[in-house]
Amino acid sequence: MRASQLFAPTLKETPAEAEVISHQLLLRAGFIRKAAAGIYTFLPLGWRVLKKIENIVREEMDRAGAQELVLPILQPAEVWQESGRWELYGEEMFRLKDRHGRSFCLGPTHEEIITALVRNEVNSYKQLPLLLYQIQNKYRDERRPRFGLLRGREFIMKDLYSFDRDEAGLEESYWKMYTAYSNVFRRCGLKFRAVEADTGAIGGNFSHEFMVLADTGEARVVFCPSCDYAANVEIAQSVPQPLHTPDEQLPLKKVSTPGKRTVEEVCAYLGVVPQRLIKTLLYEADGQLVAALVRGDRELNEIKLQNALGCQKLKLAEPEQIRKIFGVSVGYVGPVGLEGIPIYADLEIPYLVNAVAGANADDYHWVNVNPGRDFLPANVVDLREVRVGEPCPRCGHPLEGCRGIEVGQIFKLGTKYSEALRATYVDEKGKERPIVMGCYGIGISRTMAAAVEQHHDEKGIIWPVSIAPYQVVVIPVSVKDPLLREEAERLYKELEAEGVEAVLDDRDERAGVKFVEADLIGYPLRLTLGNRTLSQGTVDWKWRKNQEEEAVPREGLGRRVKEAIQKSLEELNAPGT
RNA sequence: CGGGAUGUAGCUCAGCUUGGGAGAGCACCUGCUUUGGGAGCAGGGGGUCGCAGGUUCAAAUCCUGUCAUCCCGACCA
Repeated sequence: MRASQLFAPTLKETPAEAEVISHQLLLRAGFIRKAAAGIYTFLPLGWRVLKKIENIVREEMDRAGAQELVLPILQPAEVWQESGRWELYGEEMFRLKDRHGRSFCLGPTHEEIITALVRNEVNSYKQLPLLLYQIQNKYRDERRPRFGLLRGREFIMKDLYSFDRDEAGLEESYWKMYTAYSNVFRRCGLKFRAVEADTGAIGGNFSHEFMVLADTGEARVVFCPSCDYAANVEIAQSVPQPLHTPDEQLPLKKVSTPGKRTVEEVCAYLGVVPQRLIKTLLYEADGQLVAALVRGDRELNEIKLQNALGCQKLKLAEPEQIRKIFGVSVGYVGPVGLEGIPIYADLEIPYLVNAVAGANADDYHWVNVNPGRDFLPANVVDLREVRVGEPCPRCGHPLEGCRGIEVGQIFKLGTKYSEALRATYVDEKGKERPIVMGCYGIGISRTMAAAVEQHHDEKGIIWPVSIAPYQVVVIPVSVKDPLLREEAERLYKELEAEGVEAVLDDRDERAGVKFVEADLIGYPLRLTLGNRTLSQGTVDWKWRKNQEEEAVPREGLGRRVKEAIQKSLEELNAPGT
């Protein structure tokens, strides 16, 4: 490609609307343009990157035995009504009607439509297992699209669905995908980590997320440097840490704590450490009130609570509501004598001796509260948010933390959708069984943005060679000089003949402009031809990711570049790097 | 959906407080010079000031409404 022909409009200044670095750089370097909030046009450079990522994904899915197909974006309401998600999905689904008034949606995901397909076409155990996938647009009417490509309303996704005879088959498909996903992100040149994850609204009971590690990531992850434990903090666990308080149980006593509502205020007033407090939070779970207890120095993890309750909607109860029902302000609620609602206590609560808790009366707390004696926590479950430094639940080594961008997630679905949509097969014994399913997604456009978040510097993008829009840029410092121009032209043709993806910057621009744009766009390798080097029979060779530039012989350069690109691609291809 | 902010040329923004000429830099076009890190000089084109009402002799500027965009939160495979 000649830079003079390339449609890659660059911007000198950062558009005001872009906050995150990937958004800024992709706009500035001419990879994308915004059409509406969360909706983007992919310009030629951006589209080339997407296709590179797609092809890596495609190769790895095919290698895992999957088959590519294309499902409709425009989907009839019926299948969604069958699964019950027409109602559940809510506002996030783009809905529309045809001229006859029939309801449709733009597919936010494709479990329904593919399950409906498979139930008609798969009848026998002989047809299983089956792995089917597609790469296409998804539509979700996000309440707040943001961060450029990282959270759009229209985005490109690879979604794969596995269909197995039984749990054992699903297990095999799941780990096949785990391996395939690891291969994909490694080959894309990304530092990533697979972490245990919440299954959320999609259902199912087992899941991993693939996180591209970046400080700007929204997701927080904890991992163990000693064993292989790694999890999203949404579900991460650690060993409960009992207090070393071998005190004898003292008699329960009500004390006045006027105006002291928060943990800090109560601790300061009573002269106790926050670890000795029982924090009581009242939640409304699908309309029903529940109490959740964690230690005063801990944070409650709402996802854990929601999973423990098995509810759809969970929110903190309103202070007015609490006052109406219990006649007490939020700061003075406590588990002792709290009648009529279920109590969920964190694993650390039963270890407490002579704790402090709200007395369910304004301006009073109980001291010497002893779980088991003074109240019965009916449900003791893991509720607290894990913190870095706590012991790994597997091996006890202190956990470390990092941030990540979720680029993929794999789920064991089980029979949730096959039962709802009656997708069954007949086994060897002639018995009808529900197909056991899994689903597996990769955000293709998000991966592109995540790559930029992870690989950039103050000058611009630094594409990993495997997903760069072009591998090499050839820069003649002046095209007015016929010798330079011809030599650059020759080198460009040589590279093309070797199958190297090259851009020749044949524009009549100053060298500085070409360098700055090359750095911004992020070509992995830059070859510069100037008068100095020309007379010496060399070319200046510089990797985008390195600082140093070196003069290399012009002779045989095409082949040398080919080999160097090949070598870096192979390094990414090799497992275990 | 709650809170905050912003809409003026392709991009970044000034002008608005205190109403009267639509501006700057970059980008674009022409010419000359320049050519190893976003050049210089000269000339030129380009904007219903988001949109709709209102106040006024007069509105980018004041008022009301509305739409869009961004940020925080809530939400979120």
